[in-house]
Amino acid sequence: MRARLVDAAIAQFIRVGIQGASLRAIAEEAGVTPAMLHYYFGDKRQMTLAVVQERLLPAIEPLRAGIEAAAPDAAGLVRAFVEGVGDMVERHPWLPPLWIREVLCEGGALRDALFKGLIPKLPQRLARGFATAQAEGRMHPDLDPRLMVVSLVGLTLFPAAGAPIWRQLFTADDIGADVLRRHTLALLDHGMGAGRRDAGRRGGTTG
Amino acid sequence: MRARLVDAAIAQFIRVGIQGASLRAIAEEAGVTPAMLHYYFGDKRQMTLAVVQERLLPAIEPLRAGIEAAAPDAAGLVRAFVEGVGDMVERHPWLPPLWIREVLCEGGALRDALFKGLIPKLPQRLARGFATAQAEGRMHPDLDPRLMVVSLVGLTLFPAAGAPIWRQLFTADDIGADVLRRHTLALLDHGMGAGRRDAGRRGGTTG
Amino acid sequence: MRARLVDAAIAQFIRVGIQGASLRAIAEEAGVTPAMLHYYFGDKRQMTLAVVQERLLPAIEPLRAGIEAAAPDAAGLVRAFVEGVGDMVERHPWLPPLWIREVLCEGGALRDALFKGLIPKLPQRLARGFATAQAEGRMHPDLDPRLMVVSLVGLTLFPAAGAPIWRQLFTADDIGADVLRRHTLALLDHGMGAGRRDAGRRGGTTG
Amino acid sequence: MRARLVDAAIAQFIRVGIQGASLRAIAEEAGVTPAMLHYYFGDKRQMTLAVVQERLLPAIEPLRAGIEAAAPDAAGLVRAFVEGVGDMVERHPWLPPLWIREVLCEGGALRDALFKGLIPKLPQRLARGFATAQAEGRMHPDLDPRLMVVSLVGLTLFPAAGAPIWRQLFTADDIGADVLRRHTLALLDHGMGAGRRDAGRRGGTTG
DNA sequence: TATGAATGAGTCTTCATTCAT
DNA sequence: CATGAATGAAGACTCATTCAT
Repeated sequence: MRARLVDAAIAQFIRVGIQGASLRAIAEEAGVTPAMLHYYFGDKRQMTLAVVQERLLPAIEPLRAGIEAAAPDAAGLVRAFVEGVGDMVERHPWLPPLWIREVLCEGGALRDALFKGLIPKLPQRLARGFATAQAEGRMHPDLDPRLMVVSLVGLTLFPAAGAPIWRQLFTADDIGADVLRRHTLALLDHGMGAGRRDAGRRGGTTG
Repeated sequence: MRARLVDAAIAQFIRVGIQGASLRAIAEEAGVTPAMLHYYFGDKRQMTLAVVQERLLPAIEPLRAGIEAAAPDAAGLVRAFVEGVGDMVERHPWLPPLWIREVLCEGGALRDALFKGLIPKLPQRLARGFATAQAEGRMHPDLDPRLMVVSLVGLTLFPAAGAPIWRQLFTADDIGADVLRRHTLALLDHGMGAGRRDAGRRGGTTG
Repeated sequence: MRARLVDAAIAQFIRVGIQGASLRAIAEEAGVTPAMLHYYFGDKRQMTLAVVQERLLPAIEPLRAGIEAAAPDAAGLVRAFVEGVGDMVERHPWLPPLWIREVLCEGGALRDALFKGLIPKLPQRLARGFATAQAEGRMHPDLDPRLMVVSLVGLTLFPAAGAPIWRQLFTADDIGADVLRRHTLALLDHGMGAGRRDAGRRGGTTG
Repeated sequence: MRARLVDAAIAQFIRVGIQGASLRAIAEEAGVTPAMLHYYFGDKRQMTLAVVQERLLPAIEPLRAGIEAAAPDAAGLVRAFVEGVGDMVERHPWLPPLWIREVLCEGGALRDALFKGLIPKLPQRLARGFATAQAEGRMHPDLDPRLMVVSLVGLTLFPAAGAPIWRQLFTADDIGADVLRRHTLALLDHGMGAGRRDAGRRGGTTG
């Protein structure tokens, strides 16, 4: 039952956001009364926490693990991130929109939960990797290692979240996960390269 | 008076989102009664439309104009877009967060207003420009012209909206508009290049 | 309208206590919707405050004034108190039960309001008067000046509040305000007297 | 187990009143589920009855017995009552506040339970004793025998219930049970006396 | 033009109660 | 014996909306 409630909750969260999801709607979706939600979770805040810990974190975990396990050089980090996000999105298509609304938006309910409790060191690790690459001449000097992390997100999570929009806008149902991944890696690999002559050949930022 | 109401409305929209902005709060901010808002706009939806047309569109207009005026080649479009967004953000810092919340998020109140009424042809123009560049061998074949538009947004509007987050996360108060612009252009210029040996020299996608 | 709402509120307060009075019941009594109460008072706490300040305090005021105006000797204070309470009860029969429930009972909503804001100096004034009388030999040495204040209340406000009980218990509908007053004064006058031989003659604690 | 539940119930009753005590809180205090309470008592009303019969009545019983055993003259009754209440309060300090809230207050849950089931004859016995004393000239003619019972309660139970208030109000922590008892007896003994010259000598209403 | 008054529907939450196990 | 699960009714409070003036 508990799992059913959490499912219903996250379904609503995705559709109308955490703030917009009324207990009544969640309860109706689960086929129970609103009082049941209080019975299981106490109040809305705790229910949200349950959703985070039982659905959101497990969904993100492989991405985190993938990055931590990756080679600490720029190429390795980029590839781990892009593929980690790709897998995550494929498995949990609801995640990017939720992430946009509840992490990126001001006042988002998950922002703190995510950055304080969970992946606080991940961005730093990435930034450090990029800084090293740049120091060693393997990343274009005009780039900023920290902004590189932002760009990485803007080229993966953001397109995933906006997919419904651009799919409709461009009638782009032909663009699958593979095309998207190739596009993203191409842009990053070349974009980050130090501009050496073979930058485009193997498609690899050498790290 | 009307202008005062619209001002108050957008001020609230920025702070707590459109859904989160109660008519009472808006009225209080404007120093009038909630009934006034109904008197002027009819209902909340129409008031939102008014805000869009009288504040949002004028703010976006220069960007649109800049892109339409730009050379229709890839480099020109990219540059026009990046600088257009840069100027827009500088002038209207409230725009990116609002855009994220109300356009990117599902159920966003401005999504339709923006794409149906206003800039429906802009993305197409960009995509067409990129497709041409690619066909002429001036854009990497692994890239997708339509996705390129998405990437463009993910590298400009998205970082602007997420600035509060990454600024705090990286204690990156030293990163100003110029650094950001250079970073973005560097990534795009090199990333889009066809991989020719001089891709990195002048930093220019030749378009 | 406001006055009507306050009337309805105090009517409910008397019947079921402040905590027990639901906004719905008050609204129904006033013939309006619960939302009206919020419209006028904001929330329940503020409505309670309004009731206190617009009904309770004015009802108590004459008692306070009477005691302050009385001769500061024991007899004068006693008489002013007994008659002040008598008048007050006659005019506002709802007051004693409310006082019991909301001032005497632990957690009563008016306790602070009454003692902090209103009549904080009244009990002290009484106690001081009694202490002086005792020091001058005009009050029995076994009595305690401060407890005398408590006894005063226990012989006036308390019987008034318990009237419904003892009226029914003793089928004592024949006992009117005058009998009650004579009884109370007799008990106090003699009880407080220093035991002098003429204590009962004029019925007066000489103060 | 049953006893444990009753204990928990009365503990809550004292703290927040009968109306304010939720079954959940009582159950939690007893370390069981709310359903247990229904299992044992059926519903809240019956549980209240159980508390009355198994805790309240036994606590009051000695007072009742003391009065019934006392000499039926005024002095004896007064003394038995004052000391009975004194002992009771000392042994069960929770009783006066509960009594105020649940007996004296309108709608009190124990009023009927107390007067219908338990001590209905006690007040009558006291009143009869006082009437006799008055008829024989041993009680002041201005007093009313029935009101005398009320006064008795107002000078014993009421001060006990209000102790927290007047203790704080007068910073009267120095007033102990003995002082209180002496005060009360002095007031009653002299107050009731017929005004004869030795009224104050032995401190006794001769009955 | 402007608003004070009023409300129905909806928000989260608490409660006493029931029932199958 | 005992309880976990479940609920309907009610709690205070907020909201967008209407309407007479």
